[in-house]
Amino acid sequence: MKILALDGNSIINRAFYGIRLLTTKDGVFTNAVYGFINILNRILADENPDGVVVAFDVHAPTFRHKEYAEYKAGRKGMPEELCSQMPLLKEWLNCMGYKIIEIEGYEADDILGSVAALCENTGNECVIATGDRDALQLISDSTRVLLTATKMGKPEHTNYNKQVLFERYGLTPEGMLELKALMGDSSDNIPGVTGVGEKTATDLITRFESIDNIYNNLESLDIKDAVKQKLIVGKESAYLSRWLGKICKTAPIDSSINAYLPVKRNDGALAELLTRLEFFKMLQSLGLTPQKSSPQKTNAFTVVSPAEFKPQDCLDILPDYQNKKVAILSGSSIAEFDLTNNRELLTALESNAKKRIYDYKNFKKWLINNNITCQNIVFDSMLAAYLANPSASNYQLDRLIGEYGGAAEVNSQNEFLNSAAAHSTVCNNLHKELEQKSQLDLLCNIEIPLSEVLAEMELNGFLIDAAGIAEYGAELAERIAKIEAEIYSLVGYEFNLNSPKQLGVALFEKLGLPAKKKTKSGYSTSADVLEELKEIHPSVKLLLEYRSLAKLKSTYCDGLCAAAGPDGRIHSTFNQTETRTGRISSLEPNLQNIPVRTPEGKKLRKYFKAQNGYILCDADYSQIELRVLAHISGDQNMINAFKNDVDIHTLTASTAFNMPLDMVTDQMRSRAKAVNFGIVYGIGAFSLAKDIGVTRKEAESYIKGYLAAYPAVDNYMKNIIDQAKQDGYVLTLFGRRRYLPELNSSNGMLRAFGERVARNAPIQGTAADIIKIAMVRVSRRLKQEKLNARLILQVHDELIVECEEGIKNTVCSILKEEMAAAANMSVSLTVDANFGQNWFIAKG
DNA sequence: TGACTCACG
DNA sequence: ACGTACGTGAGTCAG
Repeated sequence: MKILALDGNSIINRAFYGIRLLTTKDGVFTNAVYGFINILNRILADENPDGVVVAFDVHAPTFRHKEYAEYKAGRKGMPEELCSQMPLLKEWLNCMGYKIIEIEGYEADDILGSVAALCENTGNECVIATGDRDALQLISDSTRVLLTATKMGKPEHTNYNKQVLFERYGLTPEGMLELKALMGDSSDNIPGVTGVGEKTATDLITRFESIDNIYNNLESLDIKDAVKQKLIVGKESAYLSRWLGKICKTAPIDSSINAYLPVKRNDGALAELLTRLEFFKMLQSLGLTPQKSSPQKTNAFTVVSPAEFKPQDCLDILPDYQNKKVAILSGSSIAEFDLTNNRELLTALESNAKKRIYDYKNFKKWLINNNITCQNIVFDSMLAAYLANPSASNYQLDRLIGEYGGAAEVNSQNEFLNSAAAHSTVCNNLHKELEQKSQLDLLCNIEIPLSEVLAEMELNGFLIDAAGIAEYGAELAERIAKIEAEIYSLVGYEFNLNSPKQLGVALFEKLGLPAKKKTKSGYSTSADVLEELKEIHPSVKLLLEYRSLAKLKSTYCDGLCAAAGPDGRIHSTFNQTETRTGRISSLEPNLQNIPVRTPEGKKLRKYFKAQNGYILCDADYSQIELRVLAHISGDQNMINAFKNDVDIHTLTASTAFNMPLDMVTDQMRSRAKAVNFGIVYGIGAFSLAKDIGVTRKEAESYIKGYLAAYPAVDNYMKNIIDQAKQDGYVLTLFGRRRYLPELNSSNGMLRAFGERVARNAPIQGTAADIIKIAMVRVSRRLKQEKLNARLILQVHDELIVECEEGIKNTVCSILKEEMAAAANMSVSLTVDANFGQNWFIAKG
């Protein structure tokens, strides 16, 4: 038989440091468990052992393993993020039926050694899996060692037997221990012989096999005198080191091989655990259905029976566009319809009944395309799940059923109807959760109405002049070719300008320019690095120009032309459940990052236009984030600034730098502007200094001056962190949440990040809430007044309407009014609106 | 697929 | 001692 023996501590450590931190929505850390399972699965697939045993250190009092030692160098003890995952891993192992061994006074590798010895003595095979090279001494004719590592998030293991070991190290398994006796191991607190390092030790052991041989014949051996001296001084230490480093093979483990064969898997407990860990893919691949534990155990929100929350005359709709079906659940009955314009379906949809659905935006698009009205959508499970936790990896129905579906109710052969039934449970549970979180208002009055507006915007699209863009693209291509040739001649050879790697070689090796910043894989060639080298070599300036033009050509000219539909319009998709702050995002193509900051890039907007007889009206909020900050901090100075309608950056410069308003120079204003941005983002003196090119000290004094000028902002920034730590989340003005498990991290960087997010999310999120409200208001108003006008784009603080030319002034007024009225705060919202035949002009 | 770079608010 | 501002999406290279 073949027994697989794993060093649980070592492997979970590898997994923990190899995979970025993952948490469940409640902030439970799961990455190490996840990684461990992946590593084990990989080994099982390769080895197919009969038995599996996992050994753990009992208290892990000494840190023998490298990973621990590396960690220990930075701080004391195992990080909480990892520690908390140990019991979860053991729970999983138990569910799977694998044997766990922990013995007081023995470390994991002693147990591995003992298992290996047992296998050897009983004529069985042993495979040891660990991340610790020490285990290599255990290799024998019946024992192999898999050294595991996590590279790029993927588990890898090297399979060592005697032969491989010899090829790699030139040593026998026993030799590994002898080697360690001489060279020691700082991470294990094994001293070795002072002055003898890896090279000398390897040389000695390859030649003389063991420290016994060396010390017994020291006089006669061919060893340099200096080394001999060191060996003599370190003799005691060498023997002590060998004793310390020798892995024990006599731990009191079960002496019957059969004890290591797995027992039956406990599917119920496993499903419950994987659900709790939110490992839904794993759950699925095991063929298990998600399982909620008993309510009082882990869940903040109790699972309720469908009847409890379901409004009496409520229809639950689940469309399947691919198979052109739709399931409608009403009370206890469930029916499947063809997703075509048929009378039965129409009757249901057009009825007055309240309706709940998954992904209303897509359904709305189907409704519009089929000219069907469907009133009274009161719940959208996808949007509800997003509000409950905007940081989830996705909001696919399968996952929602896993998280909110409760115990599976399998009572039909039809998988689709099963999903539809489970979806009803999802709606019930999410409804309850949103009610507890006071987010139903947000769902019903902002997100659901918005999803209709977004559906219309997607269908409307934005007209482009594709021929014009293509022509511009061709012009760019010519200019790019010229610049490219110039760069090659300046550098001296041709290479791929788009490859940061090749470019790095050209600039920093061939031309010998000073490399200031490095990335993981080499030199950084980012614009801010190149900017500093511009004057040193003429090719750098050209390169920056090449970059900007190449970007314009490939991403925008080529990309947009390819994205236009047969109607000549670009139909972007607006994702309503993507950002963690509540903003919407735009994709395929992204219309929210069309160039505007440079004159060359801005030209592109001339090709975004209104159709014949129509015009574009563009309105944007002025300083919405700072106004939100003024409101939520309640800072009277900032509120007054906005009330008096002064230029906020100039005012900031004047108060923070203690200057009369009319003495503020352009440079001071631009620095104050950077500080204003910094404050919204969560500010750090270093980054501010880098951004505006002053010393860190100066940046610090700016921030200090700023916070003195706006004391309530200072106060808010301090309080919000405490609040977030206490609650585990932050809120926007309209009740949108963002959970911040990062704040509990023992990793200082991660914690600092969490703090910046805590400062920023309420501001950015509230601004996002406000423009969403504005979109709904504008859309309703345009319909109410029966205007030939339609929203076609939102860019975070900007709305674009395409309307009949004759009503442009009316539409601009409506935009201004409705956007300004979207929120009632202690400062007013001001809106600038302009119109024009194309976006370039309309932007003002 | 991840890393890098760069476009936007 | 170490790394460094919030939120996105797309094109490209290289493993």
